[in-house]
Amino acid sequence: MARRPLTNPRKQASQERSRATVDALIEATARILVREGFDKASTNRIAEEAGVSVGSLYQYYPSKEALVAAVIDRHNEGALTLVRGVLAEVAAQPIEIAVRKVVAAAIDAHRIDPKLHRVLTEQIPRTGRLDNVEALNREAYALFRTYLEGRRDELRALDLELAVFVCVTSIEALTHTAVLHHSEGLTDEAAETLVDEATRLVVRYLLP
Amino acid sequence: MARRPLTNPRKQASQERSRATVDALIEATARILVREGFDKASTNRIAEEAGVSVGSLYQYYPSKEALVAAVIDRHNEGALTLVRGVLAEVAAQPIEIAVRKVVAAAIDAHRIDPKLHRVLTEQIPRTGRLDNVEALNREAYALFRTYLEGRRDELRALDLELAVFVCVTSIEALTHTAVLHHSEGLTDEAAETLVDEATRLVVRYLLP
DNA sequence: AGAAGATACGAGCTATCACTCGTATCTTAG
DNA sequence: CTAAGATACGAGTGATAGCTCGTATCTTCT
Repeated sequence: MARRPLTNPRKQASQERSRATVDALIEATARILVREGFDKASTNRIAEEAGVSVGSLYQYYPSKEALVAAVIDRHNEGALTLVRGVLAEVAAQPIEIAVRKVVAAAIDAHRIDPKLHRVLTEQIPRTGRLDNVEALNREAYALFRTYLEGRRDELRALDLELAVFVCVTSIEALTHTAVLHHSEGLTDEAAETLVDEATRLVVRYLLP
Repeated sequence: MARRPLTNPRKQASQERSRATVDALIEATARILVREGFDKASTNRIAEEAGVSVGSLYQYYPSKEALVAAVIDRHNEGALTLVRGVLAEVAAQPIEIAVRKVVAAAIDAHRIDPKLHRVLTEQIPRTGRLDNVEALNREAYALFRTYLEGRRDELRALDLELAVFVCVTSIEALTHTAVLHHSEGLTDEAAETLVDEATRLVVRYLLP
């Protein structure tokens, strides 16, 4: 049988202090990833930074990969919450306004912890473990798709699946690139301009 | 003084057989990256696969990173050539047609060696060494910008820099994602549909 | 209080990696 | 032909990584 790499936590922390240990580990990992990069994030180094022993680390995470996966999950959680919220809020609103808010939310999501996000996307070798990231993506697709379905009569004739792909991919790429690569600090003004542009791009694509 | 990691080849191969060695090394590296992934691509393993000794490897590349950089450069070369060609060909043509051809070229570029491209973008920790990738990006920007400048009177009033960013980022993201993540083998038919969609997206964004 | 389980510790094991260097073989110029 | 430079070799070195396990401390339950 295939020895798939273990990336799930080993066990649930049940007592108070162990929960603190787990938290310390995840936070230490994130901190080291940001400050020193993926290469320097050895299990020994992480344990040290967390003020915890390596032994304890392995009580909760079976591998370094699992620890990084935990950081990714926690980071994604925030973004997903944001996106879910906006798409709920926007459900009954007209396309132009909805898209605008979605784009703004995408920017906010990338602004949550840009440095960490950058390390996560650029430095972490994604071997096997893209499952969770893919799940996030799938949910984003589903949410946006549901919205478009509700407004189908306002759209030109199009393949919904395809349209969702085009919109989500474009919005993600634009906001991602703008936040992470354009001078590390996106002005609020620049962000607004970006919202205008991305909105125009997507809306004119969707409408007849 | 800062010890910047050496990623340049160590010396030029002057004799015939040494050029063969260098080629064998780069090809072996690419093969291992595709077949076994970045983790398994140790210098010993690469030398073995190339039918060459580790010693010889280090005659030409000062580090593993340098070797991977060489693979990236070689891979990018092909893509860039393609894009350059298309933008030259298209220089005097109307926007709709030009954009269509550019999108098609972007798809072709991603189809050159999709498996390698995927490993290169997903598994390789991009530490420091994005210089070359950035150079490629910058050239793509410059080329497209030049085209748009020549057609300025047909465009709506817009910030050229920004428009280039929006167009290039979207096209890259759409073609990249479509080729690499949608079932590994993009049908010619699906590719055509994608060209239609991406073209519509970009053209309607640019025109008044 | 005391026992049993949960949590924490960290020295140290094994494996592997990037890389060196002394030696051998091949190529070329004189 | 011969010598000097170019190329190739690969066992070996030092460093570091991930991870284990025997032991110690803390928490909870009776």
